[in-house]
Amino acid sequence: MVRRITERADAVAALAEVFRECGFEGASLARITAATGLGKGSLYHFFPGGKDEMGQAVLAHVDAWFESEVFAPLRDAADPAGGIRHMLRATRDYFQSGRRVCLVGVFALGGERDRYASQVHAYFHEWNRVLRCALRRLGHAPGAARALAEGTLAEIQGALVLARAWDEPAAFARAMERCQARLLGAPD
Amino acid sequence: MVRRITERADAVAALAEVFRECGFEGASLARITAATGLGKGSLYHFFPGGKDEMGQAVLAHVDAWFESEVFAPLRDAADPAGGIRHMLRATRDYFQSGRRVCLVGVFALGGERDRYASQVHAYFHEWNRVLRCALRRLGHAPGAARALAEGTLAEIQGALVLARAWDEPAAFARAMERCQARLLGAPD
DNA sequence: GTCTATAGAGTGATAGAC
DNA sequence: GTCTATCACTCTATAGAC
Repeated sequence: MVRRITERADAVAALAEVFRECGFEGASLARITAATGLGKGSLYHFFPGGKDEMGQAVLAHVDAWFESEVFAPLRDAADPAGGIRHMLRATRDYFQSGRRVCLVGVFALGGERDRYASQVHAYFHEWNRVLRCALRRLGHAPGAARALAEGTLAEIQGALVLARAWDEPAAFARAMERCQARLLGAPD
Repeated sequence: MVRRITERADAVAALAEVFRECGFEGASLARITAATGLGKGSLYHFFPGGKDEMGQAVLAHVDAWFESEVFAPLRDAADPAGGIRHMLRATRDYFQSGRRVCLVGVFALGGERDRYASQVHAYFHEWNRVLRCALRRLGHAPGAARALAEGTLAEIQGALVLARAWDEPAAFARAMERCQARLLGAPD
């Protein structure tokens, strides 16, 4: 018997792309079964809580990735500049240079916001916090570090909107370059 | 016969809030009838094309508002700084200081993007273009004007995501202050 | 009578839960 | 696969203005 997806973890990765593309309401079970190759039976075996639990799992999956690839390097007290460079590189790769959208951002804007309010809040809160602390360690004053961190998060999220609206991934790439220049000094 | 909503234009304003809050897929006819007070008969009388036409009308409504309140002032060749100040004020008011989300941004991120691709594209394109030209007139070099305009649009859209994610409208207000400082010179 | 505006029962299709 | 709820949408009936 050939099973395309044998583990819940494999299903989560496929689910994430569906939720990302369609949003929570747009991710119908028909689309989900098509994208995962899983029947409704398998789906409800892995996620007894239904779509709600699928959304939770997908958010947890995204959060875990950012925790290890973005937040943890930023917490490295010894090398704040290295952590920021790591963040910029990981973020650019994760969003595939603007071809991919932020699932947490989609959930934040959509009607599903209330359902996942605490996870959505925590994701952006932690990113903002660890980036701000890294900037403090780099020598920025508290107010400047706060403004830089928040502005960077906003520019990344907004650039994903623009890249999507224009169907122009390069708009995201340009935003990432602006962020790098602001955070680590412009090479201009 | 008492008519609560007598004009299509009145319906569009109410519709816009539903689409804004729920997205296109989440805006069910049940929610729409509840929010507008209109029966399906009236709705399909005003919008024979159904939800698709409702979405078109709502986008056109938003676009018309920005055209007259934001884009037109930015095109004023005589006073670019005044146009930018006007834009910042109108934008802050429109998004109710972060309590309201950008409908075009929601449509850009959602699965409904393809359906309204050209309107969504045109909205951000025109905003970017007129802001860039105003910055040129203010004396910025072409590359700087382009980066400033695009960065401002991204920060506004991203700040709306953050304000929503944190349920903290002040995050949007702070972003608007950062934009003002970058566009018109920091008062610090 | 015609025309516009309205309400809402009823349509088949499809949703998510199990 | 089977269930019921809900989806977008159609249609008939009816109201008043002309």
